[in-house]
Amino acid sequence: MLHTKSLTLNKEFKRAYYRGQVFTSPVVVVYAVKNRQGVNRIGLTASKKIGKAVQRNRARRVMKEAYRLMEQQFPIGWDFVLVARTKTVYSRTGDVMKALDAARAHLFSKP
RNA sequence: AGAGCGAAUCGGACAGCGGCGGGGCAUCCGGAUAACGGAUUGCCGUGAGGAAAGUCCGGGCUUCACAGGGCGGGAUACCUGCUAACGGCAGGCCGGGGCGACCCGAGGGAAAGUGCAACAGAGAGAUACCGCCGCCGUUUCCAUACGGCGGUAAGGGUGGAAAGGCGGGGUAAGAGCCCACCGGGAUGCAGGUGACUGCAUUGCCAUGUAAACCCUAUCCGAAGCAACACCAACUGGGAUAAUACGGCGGCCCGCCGUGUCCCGAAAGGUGGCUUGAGCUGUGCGGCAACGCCCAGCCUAGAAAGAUCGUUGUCCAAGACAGAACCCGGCUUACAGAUUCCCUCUCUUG
RNA sequence: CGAGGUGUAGCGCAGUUGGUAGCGCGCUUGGUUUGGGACCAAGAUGCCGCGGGUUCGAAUCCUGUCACCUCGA
Repeated sequence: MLHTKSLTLNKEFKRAYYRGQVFTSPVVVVYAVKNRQGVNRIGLTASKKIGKAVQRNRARRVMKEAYRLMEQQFPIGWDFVLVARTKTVYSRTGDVMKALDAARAHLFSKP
């Protein structure tokens, strides 16, 4: 990806959960918080609740591909955490892209 | 043709565009135009399973422990073989099921000992309730009835199980008391590596439970790749010591610091990490599991963790499901497709 | 990767040398009260997580499997 790293540390996830803005949709939940590193970082979460390994991998891939295709539309300098829900497993990438688009509009169009 | 039995294989296919992990080559950057390290890019090639799953067994590998042995604990349990090993597999034995192909079975020891067998029933390893029979007494012509003493285990009823089963002889009534057949035990002979089988003789015998304790035989040191090895920051400890240097000090001892060496050591780095009891094919040995020879092949190796998105075509419309040190099994889940061997029934020749 | 535990009535839990499955709360009915609560009496409620086995007989023993929970590295 062009200007995106992975989010790895547990405390960085927690920072997104506590300090970040939230957007919820049926297929994905988006947490967003500013970092000061000049790049974007993305964390993907698929808990054991949504299924076993096949379902969890599927949910991660769909979220990752949707973000990759829309990367240029997001501003730089943010951490994003995408949380998979049960419907993510049975969704197509286009559905998740629509949800991300709605999240971008909700989070960044406001002054 | 229909109905079945067993074994094996496969587990959507193809194409375009975009994207991801590892490797190779080139390119670029750093470095000494090196070794090596890194990544803005391009090309080539490669990239999940038959169960990758559950983690139920076994082994490799690594570290720790260990003279040798015992106790304790655990596992296994018909026989012979295969294997690195196994609780696995193959072939056989025995028992059970099916007309059959074939399938199923934790299948050592209850005569070493202990425990348990509720309720019911007279009685559960011992008995005599009802009953049957004999003798004596009373009643009486007899039969019968009642009482007492004894014999008996055929019949009744209870139970999962009642002292081998069934038939005949025998008897007062009965009883392996005797006999034939069947079952089981012991002994001998024959066959087989063996489990075991066949035959003969003897002879009628101690129910079940060991997935109750237990006995017998065999096997087992422990932990796990977050193992472990190497490099190593910060900080800490120790040694060198009858001193290599400096400081405190008049000097020695001593103390402190530096140097050298060692130890410990991170949320760090590298290795372990995939060439292996490997895969494919021919041949040979073996009923088979499997083994041997030769030839060819290289087939994921990540570290938040790679196989996807999208478009199109085809069909039978795609199930269960995602490697994390590696193998051999077991168990469990699974839409469907294909091939082969064999069995039964019917029809035709 | 490794270790352990739990599953029984609507809810919380007992019940293991194998022999008719129980307690508390809740529920239903009746009594008591002018009525309600409390109290008293009676009653209902279970494939003992699921499949298979051992046994005459299994919640209990063995085995397979499912779900949930906890712990260690």
